[in-house]
Amino acid sequence: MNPDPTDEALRALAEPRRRDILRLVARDELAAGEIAAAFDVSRTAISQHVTVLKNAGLLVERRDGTRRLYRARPEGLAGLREFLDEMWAGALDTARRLVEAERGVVDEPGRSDRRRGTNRDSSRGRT
Amino acid sequence: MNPDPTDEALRALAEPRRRDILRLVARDELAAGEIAAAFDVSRTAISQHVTVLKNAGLLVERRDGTRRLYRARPEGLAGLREFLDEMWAGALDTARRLVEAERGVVDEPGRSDRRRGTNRDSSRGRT
DNA sequence: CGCTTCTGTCAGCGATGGCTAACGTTAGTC
DNA sequence: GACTAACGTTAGCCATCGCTGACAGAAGCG
Repeated sequence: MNPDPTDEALRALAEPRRRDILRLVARDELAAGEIAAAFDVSRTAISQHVTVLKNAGLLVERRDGTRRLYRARPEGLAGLREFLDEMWAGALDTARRLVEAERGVVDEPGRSDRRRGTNRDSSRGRT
Repeated sequence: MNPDPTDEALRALAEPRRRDILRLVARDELAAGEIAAAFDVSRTAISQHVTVLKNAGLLVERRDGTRRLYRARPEGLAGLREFLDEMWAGALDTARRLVEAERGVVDEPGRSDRRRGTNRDSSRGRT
């Protein structure tokens, strides 16, 4: 349904309770009931959270009799890590570039149009 | 208001449009209007998104006349990276442990209580 | 087969979230 | 001071979300 795995993972992680569940299942393989017992909400709610996590690829299910055991699926976080690192690197680079530009030189446009007053020259341009 | 910075950052990033904004501002310092021009929604919507990102510490604002320039703030992602790495490591470790346990040996409990039927021994656990 | 255990699913409800339109505000221009 | 440009803010609308309660189904036991 959702063609973007990163989006789905991010949305799944946006919920505190789902993060808690994931943390639990990252240390041990647990049954649905055991997970639910760790919280003070209904098992229904937990089941739904687990479904979301499963659809996001952050969880794997393994059946054992009537029980369903869940454990975290680290590869599900791979896309996110990639996204974060990319963003991190880009922002750091840009920050550095801006500081350098600020620090004296005219500035290094990259693409030179649309320059209006991005840095230095904060006020009074009037003659 | 929200004492958990990771939670706030995660919730901010859960929205695709906010990620787009962040991507834009990670490459250049842009004014609110310039950001808004890149999308086909109202400037109001963008302004609200920017506010969320700012509150999450993922953005910094700099004023220049009537304009407000924004750029990504890489440190805002630090907590998330930490969270992800921690989760990643834990899940990987657990996965490895489970595989080893599966592969023959009784299993290496670590903490030994609450062992009921987590792996091998698929049925009959009742007293 | 009947009973119990463990669990997912569905319907409905209150809360949250993103969007638009109208308004308020600040800085610069004449 | 009047006007304009560039923004943020507020109120209200509709969709989504998380939660509960009731129900359904599969597996083991007598």
